[in-house]
Amino acid sequence: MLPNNSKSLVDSVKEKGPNLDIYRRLFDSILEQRLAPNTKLNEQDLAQVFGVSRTLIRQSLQRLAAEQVVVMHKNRGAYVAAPDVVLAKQILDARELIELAVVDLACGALSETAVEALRMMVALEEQAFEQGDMGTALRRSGEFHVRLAQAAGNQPYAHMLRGLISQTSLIIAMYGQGGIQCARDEHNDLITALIAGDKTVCADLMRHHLGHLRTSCDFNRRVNSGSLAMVLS
Amino acid sequence: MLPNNSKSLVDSVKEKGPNLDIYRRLFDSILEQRLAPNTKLNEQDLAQVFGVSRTLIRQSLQRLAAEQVVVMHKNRGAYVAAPDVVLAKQILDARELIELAVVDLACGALSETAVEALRMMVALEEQAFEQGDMGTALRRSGEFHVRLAQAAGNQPYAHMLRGLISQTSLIIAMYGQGGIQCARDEHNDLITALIAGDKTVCADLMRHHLGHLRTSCDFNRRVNSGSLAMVLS
DNA sequence: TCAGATAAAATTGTATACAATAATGTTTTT
DNA sequence: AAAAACATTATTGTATACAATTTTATCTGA
Repeated sequence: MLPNNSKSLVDSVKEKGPNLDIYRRLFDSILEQRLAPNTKLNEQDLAQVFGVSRTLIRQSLQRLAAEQVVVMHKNRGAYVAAPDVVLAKQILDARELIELAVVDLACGALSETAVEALRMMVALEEQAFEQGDMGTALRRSGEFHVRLAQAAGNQPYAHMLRGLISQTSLIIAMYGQGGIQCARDEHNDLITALIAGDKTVCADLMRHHLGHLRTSCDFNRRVNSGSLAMVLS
Repeated sequence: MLPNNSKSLVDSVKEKGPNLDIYRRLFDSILEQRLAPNTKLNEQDLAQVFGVSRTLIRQSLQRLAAEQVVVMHKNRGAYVAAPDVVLAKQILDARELIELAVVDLACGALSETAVEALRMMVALEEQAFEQGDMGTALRRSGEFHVRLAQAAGNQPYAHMLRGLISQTSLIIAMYGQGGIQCARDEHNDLITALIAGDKTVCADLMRHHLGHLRTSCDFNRRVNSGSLAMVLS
């Protein structure tokens, strides 16, 4: 079964219905790396898997394309995006820019409930990790960052970061080599530092944290696609 | 007639066909403030205006919604977005963050052809202004910023900035009071400074430029919608 | 056997039809 | 006359049908 995330990070939280589910399940599947970069997303197959018509599938794919998680080629269909090396580095740069701005906002300014929620998020992430569910762990790691941006109180930051983090998952899928999770618990350290309120410390922590991402990537490697109905069954 | 922009700033330059036109014409109409915030975008009416079925209209509206230029309410249709005061300020903050990063990248690093293209863009902007076509002038002003980001060589920056600038148009439509264009030629000054290559000067210029935006807004005011077929005829 | 051409199948693109929901107008009731 | 209930209309949501394009398979000729 596909993940059914509680209160996901979709922007328009209030709207849409059965449609949103399809989008979210596809989105999560990509973030959990169960749909590898370059995987073709056949509309009819997906329609059958989800038990709806192509209409709704198409809507979801187009939305994913707008978020650059999927690429659509005219008359040739949709594929999971596969950022090249140049773009990958740009994405990581952009992510650092936003994340540092988020940290700057959040430093010494997190509410009690926000801290609570963030700690919970970290707990969920570690739980998935301990259960060996690396895909879910990775997705939740990303969710932590987005939730932090939301807690920082700037909606555009959160929105942009969400997109960048999605693409980071693709980057990890393409160029990563596993050594990422060794740096976990950095999230908890970051929360602690944010509460303490020293901006320099917070910024350094975040920079260091994102540094792990870069160093864990080998930008020569490359990976290809998997099946589809198998993954989504 | 609706604007038919040469080589517009749509992300996926290569793909799609007649469909993209509809999206772009709607997008430009909003950016040119011929479709005011909160204007309802009736699907059937638009289909008739553009001479296509609702299918294509819907695709465009959904894409615009993904870019937060339009808001869709379930079973109640699409409306031109109308950012509230809190969001407006967040958007301007985010825009400053990105634009300063862009300037930092572009400072002393613009190619000959890039400078050429930017100067051309400014010329087009002023031309529209002198012809009294404020809508087009405003849109091209935004295009200048996006093209600068593209020239700076970071695709995510350009992408994010494009979204923020779209929303800036909405902010101006809602809270602006005209005194913006007095600050034109700042674009040319900025290009000159970027060529000169002093980062501090460039950053100050950009901050000053964006400062005009804030000061030209009265965040108490508010505006409402207009018709539709009239605007698009 | 291989290259090219041609035909068949599969896939995407768009329009239309129908269902579900919301908005509007009319009637009824007090 | 005002408010509530109902019927009507309009609008959006989803599925289906058909057209256009691409991909794959088959056939042909050297």
